[in-house]
Amino acid sequence: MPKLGAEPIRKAALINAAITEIGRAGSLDVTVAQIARAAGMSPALAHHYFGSKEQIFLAAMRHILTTYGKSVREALPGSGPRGRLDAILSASFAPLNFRREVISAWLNFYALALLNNQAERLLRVYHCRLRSNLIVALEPLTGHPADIADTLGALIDGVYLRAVLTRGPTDGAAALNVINDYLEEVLK
Amino acid sequence: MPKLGAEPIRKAALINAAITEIGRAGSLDVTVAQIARAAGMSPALAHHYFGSKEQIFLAAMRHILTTYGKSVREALPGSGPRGRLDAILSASFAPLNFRREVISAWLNFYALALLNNQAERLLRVYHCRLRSNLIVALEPLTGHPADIADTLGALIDGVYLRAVLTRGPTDGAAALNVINDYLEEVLK
Amino acid sequence: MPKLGAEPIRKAALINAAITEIGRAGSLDVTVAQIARAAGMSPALAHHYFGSKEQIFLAAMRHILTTYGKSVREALPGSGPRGRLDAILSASFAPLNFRREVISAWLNFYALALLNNQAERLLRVYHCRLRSNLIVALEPLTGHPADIADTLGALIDGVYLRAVLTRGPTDGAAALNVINDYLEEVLK
Amino acid sequence: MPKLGAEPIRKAALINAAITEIGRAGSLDVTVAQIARAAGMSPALAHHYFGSKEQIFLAAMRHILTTYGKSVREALPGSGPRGRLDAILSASFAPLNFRREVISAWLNFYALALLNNQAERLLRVYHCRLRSNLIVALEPLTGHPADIADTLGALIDGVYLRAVLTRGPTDGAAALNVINDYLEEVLK
DNA sequence: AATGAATGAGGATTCATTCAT
DNA sequence: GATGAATGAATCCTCATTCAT
Repeated sequence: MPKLGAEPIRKAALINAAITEIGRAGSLDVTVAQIARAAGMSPALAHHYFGSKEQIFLAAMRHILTTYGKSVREALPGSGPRGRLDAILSASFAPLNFRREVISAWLNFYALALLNNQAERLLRVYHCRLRSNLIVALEPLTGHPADIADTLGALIDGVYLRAVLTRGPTDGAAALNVINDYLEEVLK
Repeated sequence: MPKLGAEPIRKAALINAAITEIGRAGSLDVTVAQIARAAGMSPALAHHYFGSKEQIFLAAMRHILTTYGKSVREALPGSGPRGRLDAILSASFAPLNFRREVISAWLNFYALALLNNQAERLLRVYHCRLRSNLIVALEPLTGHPADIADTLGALIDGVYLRAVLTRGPTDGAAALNVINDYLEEVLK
Repeated sequence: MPKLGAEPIRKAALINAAITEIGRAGSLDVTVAQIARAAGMSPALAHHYFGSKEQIFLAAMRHILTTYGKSVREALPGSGPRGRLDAILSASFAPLNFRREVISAWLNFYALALLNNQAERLLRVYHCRLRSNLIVALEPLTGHPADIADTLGALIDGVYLRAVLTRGPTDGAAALNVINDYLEEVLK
Repeated sequence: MPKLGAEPIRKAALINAAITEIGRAGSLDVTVAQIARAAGMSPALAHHYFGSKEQIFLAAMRHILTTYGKSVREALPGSGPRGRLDAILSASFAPLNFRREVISAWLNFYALALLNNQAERLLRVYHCRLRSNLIVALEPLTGHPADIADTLGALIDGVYLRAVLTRGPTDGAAALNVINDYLEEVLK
């Protein structure tokens, strides 16, 4: 039953399955067989499409970062002087991105970046983009946007990190409050 | 001639070796054989002392958190109104704790906490203690110490996280600056 | 527009590709996919034409032996009393047959003959034909043509074997010299 | 039941099993599990001792060549002017070395030498030693020992090759006759 | 005729763990 | 206390082969 054009569909299914399984397992110790089964296909096909487990992981990571990037871009520019900033923040804590399984995968990808050059590069690019976006968004609001952008970036990561360790459903609103409290203080 | 009191020495050697190897590898994918070899003994002996690989990891994690706790306690109460706060912070970013390999291990233990109940409990205890310490330290300085303690805790984690992804030697001083800039703003 | 008579062309392409790939790899550990790709078609089509990998190998072996047989027949009868003998020998060491990749494939087919009855039969037939040809060719030259044919056959194989293990381009002329030196001695 | 000093015993068992299995299979397509089972142990232990399948093969090849070398050395110098030569030849066709399974393994190692540098080196060393031995042995008997040594070496290989393709038990005596007939002619 | 899609079977290798000594 | 020996279970990956289109 070979449907034509199956490749992108299969790849997408594998990427989603990988994120789900990594999130569920809370670890990169997930077998290709697990991921493939969750995606409804044989491990051999997963290899056929991605070549290796590593490539599946990288594609999943890329997907998470890309999805996040899209969320931001769609929310920009917002309105008013804090429009850009609010757009970035609400995208960061939107339910789509701020799900437990996504954060869990994200944490594990951070760990992967210690090992894998491609993963490290992906993360670095994400950091740079976020920083640029934040600086542009902060320029109308403060005299030292770069410093605040750095702190804000770290704070966002820290809040993510803590969210995943809290039992129960992740609470994007509460997370966002922490961020906004900080911004209120620092932006006068 | 069996050495007396070999057990604690052996265990300590294994714990240190585990942290080093996890730090070096940037991952929990470290074999018991690796750890045991680094600690100068056979894998069988490592099992004899700890019972399982998991227990070695938990002991290592406990060691990191305990070491950090000791650093804080030794620095307390410090002097002056910000004495307690500065003590906690400088312990957090002291070279002993803020080494790449320790942070790398720490990041991986965060990931482990997603999986393992004991690891999660250890981390939760550490978070609670840090929070209490920070609240006590912040009380003389602000009207809402709990909120600031939460934000500060997240910020510290975020700064750790980013430190490990920066190439080159970890820079505790720079990390501390980010924290202090935040505190300056927020403590008026 | 389906090309007419595609089958023999496709089969020939596969056979050549098989010999090339086996020669290049120096082993029968060549995948059907490799061979098919080298022949410019899908692995599925290769199966369609040959039914199995084994049959591709056998066809390739048959092709090598047939090509060699043709070379001999074209050179026969030659001229003079040693005409037949020289014809056989020069065909055996002609560049077409005495290429590294062909010899490498040939060596691997020898190994295949240990396993596969059809391959063994092919090789046996080749041996018999060569022996008959040599005996006929030697009859005008010696009193015990059968013995010399046997020795000569083994010597030719041995020279092939050693040629493939010598680095650099195969040297048919040198190989032929070894054979001729032998014949000079033995034919007085 | 860990017997001390098991390593050399296990390694020897694996080497013998490898030769037997390769001989029986007529191919290097033998699994580590097969070899290990034949040697009475688990595949994991085979890997423990040799590190990889390739190393098992190389050790087996080394063993075959070493065994042959020992046979020769033990037979040298023989007696009389043809003593050295006869010693080498009778070692070459002695039942110990001229068994079907050994020859079959030997043929496959020839093929392996096309692929693997270490295997190629082993074979080259064997060729050189055989050549030296033959030259020394031929010096008292002929004016151009080097040429005869080369031809003789190729002839021996060719005879081996043909022996393995003949059904039924290998016949060392017949093989030796072919060689001796050649020598009679060439040594006047 | 031709192929993309798909998989079952298998194989090398790794490793935590056990056990006899 | 300490270790060499040993393995079962797992995991990634490969590949010949099949099949619907």
